[in-house]
Amino acid sequence: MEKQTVTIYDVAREAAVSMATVSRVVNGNPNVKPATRKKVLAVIERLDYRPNAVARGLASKRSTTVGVIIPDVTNIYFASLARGIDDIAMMYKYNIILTNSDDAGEQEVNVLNTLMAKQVDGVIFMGNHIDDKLRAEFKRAKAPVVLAGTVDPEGDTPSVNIDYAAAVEEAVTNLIKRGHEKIALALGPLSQSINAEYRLTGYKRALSKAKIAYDDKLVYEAGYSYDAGTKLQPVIADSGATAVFVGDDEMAAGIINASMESGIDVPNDLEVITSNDTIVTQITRPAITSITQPLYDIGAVAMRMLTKLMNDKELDEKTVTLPYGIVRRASTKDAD
Amino acid sequence: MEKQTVTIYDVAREAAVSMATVSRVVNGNPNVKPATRKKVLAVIERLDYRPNAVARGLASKRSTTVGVIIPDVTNIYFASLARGIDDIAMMYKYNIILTNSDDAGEQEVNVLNTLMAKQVDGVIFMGNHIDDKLRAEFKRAKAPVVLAGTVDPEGDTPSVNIDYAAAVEEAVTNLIKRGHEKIALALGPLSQSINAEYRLTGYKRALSKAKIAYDDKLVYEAGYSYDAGTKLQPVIADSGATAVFVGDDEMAAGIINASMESGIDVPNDLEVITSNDTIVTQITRPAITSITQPLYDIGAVAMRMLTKLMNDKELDEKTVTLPYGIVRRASTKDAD
DNA sequence: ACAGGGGTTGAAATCGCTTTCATGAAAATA
DNA sequence: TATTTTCATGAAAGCGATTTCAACCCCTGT
Repeated sequence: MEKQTVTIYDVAREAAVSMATVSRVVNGNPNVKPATRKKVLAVIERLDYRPNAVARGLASKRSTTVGVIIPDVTNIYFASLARGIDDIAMMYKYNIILTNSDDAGEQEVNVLNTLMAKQVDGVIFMGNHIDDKLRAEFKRAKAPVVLAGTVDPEGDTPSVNIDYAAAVEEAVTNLIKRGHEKIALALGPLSQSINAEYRLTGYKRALSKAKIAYDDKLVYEAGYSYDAGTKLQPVIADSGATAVFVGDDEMAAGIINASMESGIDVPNDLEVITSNDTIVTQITRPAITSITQPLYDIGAVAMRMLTKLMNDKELDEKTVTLPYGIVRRASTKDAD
Repeated sequence: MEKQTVTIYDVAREAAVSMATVSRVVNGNPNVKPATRKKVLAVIERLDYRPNAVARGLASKRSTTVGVIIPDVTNIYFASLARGIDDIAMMYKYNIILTNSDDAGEQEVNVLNTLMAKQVDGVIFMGNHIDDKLRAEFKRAKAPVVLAGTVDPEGDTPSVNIDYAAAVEEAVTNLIKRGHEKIALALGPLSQSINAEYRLTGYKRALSKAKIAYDDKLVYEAGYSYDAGTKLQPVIADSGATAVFVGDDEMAAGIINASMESGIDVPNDLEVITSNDTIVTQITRPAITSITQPLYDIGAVAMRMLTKLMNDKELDEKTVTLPYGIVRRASTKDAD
């Protein structure tokens, strides 16, 4: 009982016109007499004809599909970007092929290649780091690539981000103004440029402007997870730091919970600021002061840029920087 | 500078064989003399040939792509299922076209149709409710559909779930054993069968076994969100309930935080049990006692079933029920 | 030495649609 | 009315693979 598929040819026959004409009405080509258009439409309706997107893709060399590479869908930060991407994509009639990369370089080039094989018209890449190999693949790809929430220090690839360094600098400066001198920095792997070349830079800038000596003993590399935070907490406690800037919300939640449970009061004994303003920051007690990022918009803008690129239009700016903010919650003391 | 694409024909010419032969080596067909295979492989390597998946899809009528319909990627519950789906899909060399449906019926049939147009080999559907229209579309679709973490009371469509009614019954029974008589039930819309026909049923069963009268004043319909929880909390407080079973983790978090802040201690004044055991349950203070579900596995098993269906194999069981558990955390008092 | 086979290969049809190009009809111009 | 444009339409050539079928080659068995 294999279902019979009705093709453009069936429609043409039934409507007594050529396939070309059917194709025209399906694609909204204006060069069709209203009468014939109506006739064809009627047949399409009657036969319940649905154009085969694969055949269409082969003939037109456009798949109206874009690839999206994400480290892990279950990561709220990236998932939020993905939601923005999908909404805009849908608005432009594109579909999304979503693949998890686990942030692993090898996997990333793999999925990029299978995406290209599927003839995606473009790809949006999210990740924590871009190495030379990946960069080379981007160049080599025949479809445009846009980075969302992902930095490339080389600036080769169009991207949408906030100014991470400035945001961290501002957050840390706030801490300094409130009298902190030993401020810890809890990040993901320093092998990733987002950490090593942006957040760390902002941190150092804040310190140097306040004439506080930089001490790399206060910089911690951990994973982007709740457990990583709980494990890191005692180490931070030992350091004697009175405040900490954290690169990931779940990690920050781990640090806060572990602190509170070991008798270290947040914010009185330890102030905490985190980076992504995901829902996690509102759920913890105390709730977490955070840099705010327009997550959805980062995805949305990236997708908009990609549609331009896919239609061979010029980009107004290759590197888009969206505004950030800082929202004060209970994990820091009042500034005034 | 449009990049030149190398086709199977180019490879055939360079290797001095027919396209058929190239196709065979690419697809691992054994009927190729080792010497020719090697020769072809060398040319493929030299030309950096990548088969065009779209052309392949048209010719073979298989796209090695499956559609995934999800209410919202940013919902951790569904995102966790999606991760399981993608991992298994990747294992079987399938790609995922992911589309958000916002749980809206109309949108759901829309995306289902565009997925079918894209010739996906199958689809995995996630949602909170399946109405007749959707069910009809599933039947009509020429590709198999599997439900993940999604119930269809009609049981027409293959699905993977836990026994929601039993889980709720057990959770509520625990509450009753600890002496509670006024137990609130905070769910999503009762128009959704997961709530009206499963969770509510389990709740009623627990009550009736304990000979406690059912009071529909204790059943609340809200949204699946943190804010919905904070808004619902005062209402629950007014009801005089001493315990509550919640259908969504973020909602539970909202209820807990709002309770604590209004002086209602969890678990001493109000015990809380939630449903999905997402990371949220570990982040709140107190952490939330929850039904545990093998989220990743629900997705993974669904995808495995789908691969069988896509290869015209029989399913061992059409309705798979995975085991659940209950993990005790601080939002409930010790049972013993 | 010759028929029968199995293992390798290639020719060609096909998948369902887009798109160029040519053509006939209708409308505009002279 | 004759001629030029414009408009609608159809024929047919791809797009880049898979797949059927027939042909061929070389090895066995007798």
